[in-house]
Amino acid sequence: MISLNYRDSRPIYEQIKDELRKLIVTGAMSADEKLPSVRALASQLAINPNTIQRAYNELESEGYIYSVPGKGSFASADAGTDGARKEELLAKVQELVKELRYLGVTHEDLLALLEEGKEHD
Amino acid sequence: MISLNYRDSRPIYEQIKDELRKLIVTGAMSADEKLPSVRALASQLAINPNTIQRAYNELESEGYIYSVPGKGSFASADAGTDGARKEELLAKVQELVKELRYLGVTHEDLLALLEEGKEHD
DNA sequence: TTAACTGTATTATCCGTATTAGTACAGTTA
DNA sequence: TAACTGTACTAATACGGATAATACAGTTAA
Repeated sequence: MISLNYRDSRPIYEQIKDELRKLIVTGAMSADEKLPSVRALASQLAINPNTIQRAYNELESEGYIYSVPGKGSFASADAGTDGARKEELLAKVQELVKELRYLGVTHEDLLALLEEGKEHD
Repeated sequence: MISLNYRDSRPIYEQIKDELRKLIVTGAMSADEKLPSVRALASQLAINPNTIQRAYNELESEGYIYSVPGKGSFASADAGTDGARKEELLAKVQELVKELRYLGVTHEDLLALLEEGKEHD
């Protein structure tokens, strides 16, 4: 379900946050679905429970999951609703596109890239 | 010329690398143009020369600049030619676009984003 | 030739933070 | 009751970013 890359310079809890956020936001994990317990995920990944707890804590304060003491942690129904992350991602895309253009990537190349992953809408 | 953001969690030498790479790749700095000396830039930014040296070292091994002992460091003529960075950036864009779609950003929104920064080609 | 510049290299140290470790407490559930 | 859940806290460790202080060799201009 989750995999870690120890060559990645980013902290483990950041990697976990990103992977879980992706699962939730993409619908791979449905609303109110139970996440692995802090201890279970920690033992599965062979890392310390505190590291998982930190990831869960931050995901909760960002609105992606909610935790119920004694019960577990669950995917939020309204995950990523506030639009803050959307703005963040859009800004990143603009930065990247800007540099790509200077690197010689044409407008058509970029359009093709978009069409590639279209599928529905 | 270069500015630092100490609130940014990324290391200073990474920020410097990014800014310089952008200047070179965008043509804001022309081929074989001399970069500030290690010591000059360090004193301008009020940081340690070793930090600048690290940024320069890595930029050189990535092909964006070349250094001549005793003379200085200069922008490479064929900066970013190998395409490795291009691939890296394209992959990032795809990742971001994928998540943006799940967040409800429409295909049209993304197209608009591209048109926005078009200008030439 | 001298003085001031350049890049490069080396070593030691400080400090923040990611991570681990260990423990404890309270609510939930079978 | 026993085994699970999230949560909280403190302490210790480890690693990497950044600084500090030098030193050396090549370049350049006075």
